[in-house]
Amino acid sequence: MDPPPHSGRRRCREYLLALEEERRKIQVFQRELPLCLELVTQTIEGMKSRMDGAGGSEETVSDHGPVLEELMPLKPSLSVSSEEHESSGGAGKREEAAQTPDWLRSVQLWSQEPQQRPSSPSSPRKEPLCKPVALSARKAGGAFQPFEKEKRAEAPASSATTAAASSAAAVVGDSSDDAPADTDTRERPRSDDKETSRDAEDKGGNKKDSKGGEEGQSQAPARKQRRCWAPELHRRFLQALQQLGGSHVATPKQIRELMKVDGLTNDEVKSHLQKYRLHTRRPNATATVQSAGTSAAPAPPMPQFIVVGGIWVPPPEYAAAAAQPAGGDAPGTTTTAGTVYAPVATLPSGVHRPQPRQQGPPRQSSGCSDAGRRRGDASSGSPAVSSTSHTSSA
DNA sequence: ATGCGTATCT
DNA sequence: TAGATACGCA
Repeated sequence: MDPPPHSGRRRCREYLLALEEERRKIQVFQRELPLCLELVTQTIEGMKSRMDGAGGSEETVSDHGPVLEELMPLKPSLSVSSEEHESSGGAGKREEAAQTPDWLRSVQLWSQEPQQRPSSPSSPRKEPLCKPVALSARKAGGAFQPFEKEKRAEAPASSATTAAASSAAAVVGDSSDDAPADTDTRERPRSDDKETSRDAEDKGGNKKDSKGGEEGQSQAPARKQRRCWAPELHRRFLQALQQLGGSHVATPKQIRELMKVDGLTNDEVKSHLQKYRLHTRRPNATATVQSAGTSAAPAPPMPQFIVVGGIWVPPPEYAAAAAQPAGGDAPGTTTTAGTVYAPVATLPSGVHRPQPRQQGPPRQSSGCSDAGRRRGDASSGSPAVSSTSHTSSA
């Protein structure tokens, strides 16, 4: 449209008039659009001078005068600068990206939020740092990760309730902290042995004593308050588990005692243990569990058990044990911390409880290795578990 | 009689 | 889902 090659001058004049009118309009907004005003003004000036001097030779004044280009070299810069950095071939690597390379630009694309980007490219920021942990990266396992680090999906601290969670978060919240080893410097500042994660205990009173009297219905067996396994609590749980040699050989009572969390009941631990076992079992078998018959073992059952010392432990646990050196917590009891997983790795016949526990309730200690766990459990199918040095992996 | 494991419920 | 409870067993 607008093909008329003739009457360039005239059109110029019209355009100029239009510009001037426009300028008047935006003059009102001088404060808001100072640059805009300036632009228009300059354009007008430019056009005027050009028309004056050059006569009418320039037919194509073009809508966007050269002025604009001078002032804002948008397009050119965009295309040029992006390719600016030399040869794309060869190196292939982005080098250190001397100056905020494209990746940064891309980033901005993704997040349009007003976040002050660290202008200095040297400190990219460490957030999703993957732990070198060898743990298999299983998809969200929920709260029952074998060990590694609890997912800290902490919510805002606004939730006044669940103080435990907050405290735990504060303590553990750390930063994806320790996983591998090294500086465990467990943050267990909490002086008293009385563990942190104290929160719901109180209501422990409503256990079985029906006296509560709340409702008047003495009969109402109000269900126990749900125990919230805060990360910290779970951490202790796992730690105890390790000390006991794995989730399959650990017993609720032992765990509870090891955790030293008052208010914690056997049942709670038992329940948690159950879930834990469920979740730590290969999360792999998502498919129809009903392999009822004939399925001919389609799946690589991955019955792989790793022999640690004398006991068989499923991979995840082994990893956990290996990953977590020493609980480091050891508020007062040095014994436990000192050895921690050592026993795990050296159980001779898987019969002994390394527990240095002093009070040792006689329980079915010696001899009844099997008394407690009659179920096949860990070493059921394979009768050959006698020898300690089994390096096989069926 | 206690403790454990599992199934089931909420 | 996660935790609590019910049930059976040794």
